[in-house]
Amino acid sequence: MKSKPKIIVILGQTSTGKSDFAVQMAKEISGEIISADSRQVYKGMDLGTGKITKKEMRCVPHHLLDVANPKKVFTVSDYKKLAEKKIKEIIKRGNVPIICGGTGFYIDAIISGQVFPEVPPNKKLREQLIKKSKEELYKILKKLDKNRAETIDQNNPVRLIRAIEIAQALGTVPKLADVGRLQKYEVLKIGLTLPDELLKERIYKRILLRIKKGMIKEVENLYKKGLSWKRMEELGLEYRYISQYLQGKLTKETMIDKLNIETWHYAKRQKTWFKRDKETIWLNPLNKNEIKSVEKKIKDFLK
RNA sequence: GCGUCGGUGGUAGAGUGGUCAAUUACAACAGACUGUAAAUCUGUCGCCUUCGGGCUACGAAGGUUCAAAUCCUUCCCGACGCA
Repeated sequence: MKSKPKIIVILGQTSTGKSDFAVQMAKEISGEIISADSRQVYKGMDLGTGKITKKEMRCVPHHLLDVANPKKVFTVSDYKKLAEKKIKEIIKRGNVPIICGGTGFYIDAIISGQVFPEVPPNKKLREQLIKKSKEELYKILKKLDKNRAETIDQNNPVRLIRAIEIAQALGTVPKLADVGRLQKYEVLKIGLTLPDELLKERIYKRILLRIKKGMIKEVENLYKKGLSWKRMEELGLEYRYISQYLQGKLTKETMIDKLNIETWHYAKRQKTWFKRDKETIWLNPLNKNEIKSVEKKIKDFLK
């Protein structure tokens, strides 16, 4: 029996220093980095997403950055396909794939072996459904797929719409718990974490720094290239609040405040997500001793 | 100094005699998550509780009333107007 390919995952909240750490590790173990970030996949979204620069990459290959057009919705399923292909290639080259990012859903899509139904987003259907109340949506879903209706969050229109989309295409889908999962990889998960107060401070400083570097201009450019305000809203955080500022809906000051708070909320959501996985090895990236011990664990894991 | 309006929970801001521990929003905290995931959604949110309830609260002190955040008096503070 051939053993499963080994991959390293580096995850953590925004602003914890994942990219740096990943590059450092990649150097040590001849790794290549696959970004797991739902916004860094888009071209032209750099400062706003905190995308790593060429210089910061220090010659370590990075993948799944700038692979999508921000005008189009890129989905987990797209991500999964691309990532799996990249993993294969990296292993073929004899290198170690390092998945690094803060989008927990994307990371899980790869490592948990979950299968997404072959039902692409149906724009027309969504446009119709979005007008309905959540009660109506729930009724429709219940008719189409009783199983899914049992477990779904009835208050969440986004989920309801997607579930209906799937149900309409495939009929009743087996309960998730009953679907076997095939885990293709052997995974070591390292989570970077910092104390709340420190993280808050770093988030704030980073916002100011990026504004200085031209983050507002970046959003303006995206708009000039045809990204609608509506799409910016969907993209969230910097794109959402800076575009509101550019439209004159917010003052610069309240934009910064809002962005700061919302980024913190985002970081908390990330924490909630990552906390569930008990296998993750947690690490304070500012602690040299901890880094050393994690480095050793990684090397042992790869043996 | 006189006059007017106002002082409500971490903040903004409703309530103007009982149904008020006090609408709502924000913040704070916790959580969900199977093709939008930086999105979307949920819960808690004065203190104590054996979860029945108990206690302290709407600037302060008195008063009216069976009952006051709500009415009256005085005081303190703020904004505006007149001097």
